[in-house]
Amino acid sequence: MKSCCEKEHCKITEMLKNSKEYVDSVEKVSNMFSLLGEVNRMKIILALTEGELCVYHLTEITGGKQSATSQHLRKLKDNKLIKSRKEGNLVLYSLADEHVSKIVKAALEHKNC
Amino acid sequence: MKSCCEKEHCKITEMLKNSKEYVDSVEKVSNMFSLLGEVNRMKIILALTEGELCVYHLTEITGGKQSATSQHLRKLKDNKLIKSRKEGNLVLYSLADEHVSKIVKAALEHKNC
DNA sequence: AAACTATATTAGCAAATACTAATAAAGGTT
DNA sequence: AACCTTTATTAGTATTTGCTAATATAGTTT
Repeated sequence: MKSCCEKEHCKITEMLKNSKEYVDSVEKVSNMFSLLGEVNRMKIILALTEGELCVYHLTEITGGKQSATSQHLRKLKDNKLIKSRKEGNLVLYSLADEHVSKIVKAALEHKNC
Repeated sequence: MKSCCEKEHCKITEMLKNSKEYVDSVEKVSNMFSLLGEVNRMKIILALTEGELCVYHLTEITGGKQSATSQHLRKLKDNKLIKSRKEGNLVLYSLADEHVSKIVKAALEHKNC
């Protein structure tokens, strides 16, 4: 194969080739997107945008089974997108920080196509 | 089950329950995130941020096989994240619009954790 | 036309993913 | 203590996904 379209020294291309750090951060962001790439997890995040909620309510929101919700919550928590606290019987979930909700909301607002 | 944490009339929760339109747009955005949730596709999008590129170069960037790249490009194109034009032998890909690159770049810049 | 280059498509496979059903754990109530 | 409620975990399964290898298509060059 010859080289074809001559586009040398693109910043990002170079960084992808040479900077392990940059690739790492790309992988992290990509991983975050994959978490949001599941509708029910996306719904969970959106709901939590307005405050903390218990598993029961989050299950209502996704419309799935309780165990499915718990598994989604575990993934989101393992990846530090959400946090939880216990209140008696309940476990209340909330966003770990504003970071994610900003991205999701921005994407939603933009997406009028 | 009883109701537990009393959080009624959350805007987003209500919309998820009642607005088919809103759910549709959530699904669309979620679908877009799932596309970006694969590292090699994310790399492709990032590379295209700086201009159009042919499949050969995009394959170099992902570090995979040509057919894998083609399949990723197909998905991205089917979902209108990128577009393509032919130039002789080559197919040059570019971003469909600024929308996606803004989201990705914003996420990358934010993600210093 | 024959050979070559670039890209797309297909089939087949292995790994990842999301689900259900069942069960466990942990706290609250009687 | 026995029972109820809420949440978490586990095992099993079906689907989806991303890959490779092989082949097809399309344009270029000789």
